[in-house]
Amino acid sequence: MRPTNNTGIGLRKGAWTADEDILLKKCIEKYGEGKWHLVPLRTGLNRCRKSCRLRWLNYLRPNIKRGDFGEDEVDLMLRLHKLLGNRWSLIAGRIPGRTANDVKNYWNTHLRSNTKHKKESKDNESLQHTMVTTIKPQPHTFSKTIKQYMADNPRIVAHNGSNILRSSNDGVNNNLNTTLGSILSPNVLLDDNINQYLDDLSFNDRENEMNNQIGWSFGGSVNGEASHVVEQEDDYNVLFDFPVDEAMWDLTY
DNA sequence: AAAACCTCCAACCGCCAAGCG
DNA sequence: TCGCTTGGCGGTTGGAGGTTT
Repeated sequence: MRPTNNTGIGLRKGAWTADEDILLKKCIEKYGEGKWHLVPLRTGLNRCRKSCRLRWLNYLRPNIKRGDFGEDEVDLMLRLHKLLGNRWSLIAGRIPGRTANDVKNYWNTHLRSNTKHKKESKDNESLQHTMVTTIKPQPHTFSKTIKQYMADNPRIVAHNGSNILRSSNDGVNNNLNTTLGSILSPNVLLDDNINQYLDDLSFNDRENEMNNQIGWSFGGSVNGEASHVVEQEDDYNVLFDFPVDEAMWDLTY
């Protein structure tokens, strides 16, 4: 693990000791989660708030499942990843006992190369399968201008900018800026437009429909974030009502 | 036996959004 | 409105331990 050392500001880094774990655990049990900036003060730990929070969430929290992932967990992870992309916290939220870090690590060490190879091989085939594409739950970063543009030209925007539906991180916004650059001047790519566009869409019925199809619900929010997913079937997006001819993944694996 | 290489995963880093004064 | 603080996230790092040569 990382070397245990003191930084210039005197905060301890690196692997946690058993004593530190005990202090942190007692603190959380006494005061509850949250107020992470107070944890170092309450425990006397010479750790930053982030380090305390991460240690609790990834290791000390009750009901965390250790050890290898079961077949069912891997299966679920693969399906969720196809729907959500690298939204590890959302994926972990659907796999009881597993943390986002666990899921991310497992994916990076066990599954990423496999799926990459499969995707590459699939790319060489004529795909006839059900496809899926995802929307990252970050609609609130969209610009007003682009939102209006999409509202006025939903099919054009969606088709040409299909990458926006499966982007990662801040991807919706970033990919819009990238993929729509050829059809929109840069100065109109303001976040709030797409926001309003998405706000105007009715997700609920589509979500329920999809939830029924996959057997569990994406509805509402996870950690306060809206988590909208779009089912793609037969080259047609059932939510946005436009064809998506690329930027999709095979639902099977 | 030991050096080189590989894999795993805990922990750190940087960024972002929300909340607040 | 602005700047600061805090919580939270995904990407990346690098040490420990295992495996291969």
